[in-house]
Amino acid sequence: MTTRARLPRRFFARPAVEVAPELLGRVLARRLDDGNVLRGRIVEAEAYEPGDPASHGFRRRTARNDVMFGPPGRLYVYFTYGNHWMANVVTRGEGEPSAVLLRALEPITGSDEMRLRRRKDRARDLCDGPGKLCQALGIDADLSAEDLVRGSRIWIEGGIPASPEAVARGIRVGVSAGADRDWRFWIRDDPSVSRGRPGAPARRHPARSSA
DNA sequence: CGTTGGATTGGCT
DNA sequence: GCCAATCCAACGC
Repeated sequence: MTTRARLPRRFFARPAVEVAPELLGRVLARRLDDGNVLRGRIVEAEAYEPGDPASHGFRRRTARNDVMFGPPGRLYVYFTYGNHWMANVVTRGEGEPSAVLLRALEPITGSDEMRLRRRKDRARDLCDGPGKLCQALGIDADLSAEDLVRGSRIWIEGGIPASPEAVARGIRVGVSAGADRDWRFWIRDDPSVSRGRPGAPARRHPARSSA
């Protein structure tokens, strides 16, 4: 029995390392312009904190990273590698650049629409990566700074929080600076978790850090 | 102003 | 497993 009530502002107004694991099991919901609502269960997320050399907020505040410095509970979307959009949830408070990167979802509703956008058939191929989930849900710069608490185009529902025993953690994917921090969280053995990259823990048996 | 490399993906070996 | 694609932000000169 999942709850569709949205997560409140106070949920996001905390350190990203606290918010990230607690986002697992929650539901990212996206209402398209045609009214169709797409939903996915969050199964993987990474924290980026103030003073974190891997974070976009590590340097000065710029037009690109501005949303990270703003109030919590908003969506921060950026473009990278020439092709991909990344969706983040802003945490902490004003002037404290921090966010949680949404890395993978398990499609719940609207998977047919996701298949069209992704041009893939298998459910596990729709949202098993940060760029993929943005393509599947139609997330781009137009949604950056959108308020997840009050906005009508994208929000996060309570869902069913993952039990602490089901949560695994390890180093973040694709970062060089700050690679020592175990700030990537995912639901153990979930088939929708991204397969990671070279140098990152393998999907099924990551460095078994904690649980 | 030129260079470097990235919070990635998908296709090929 | 390896690597090209693709472009923009950051940084050096």
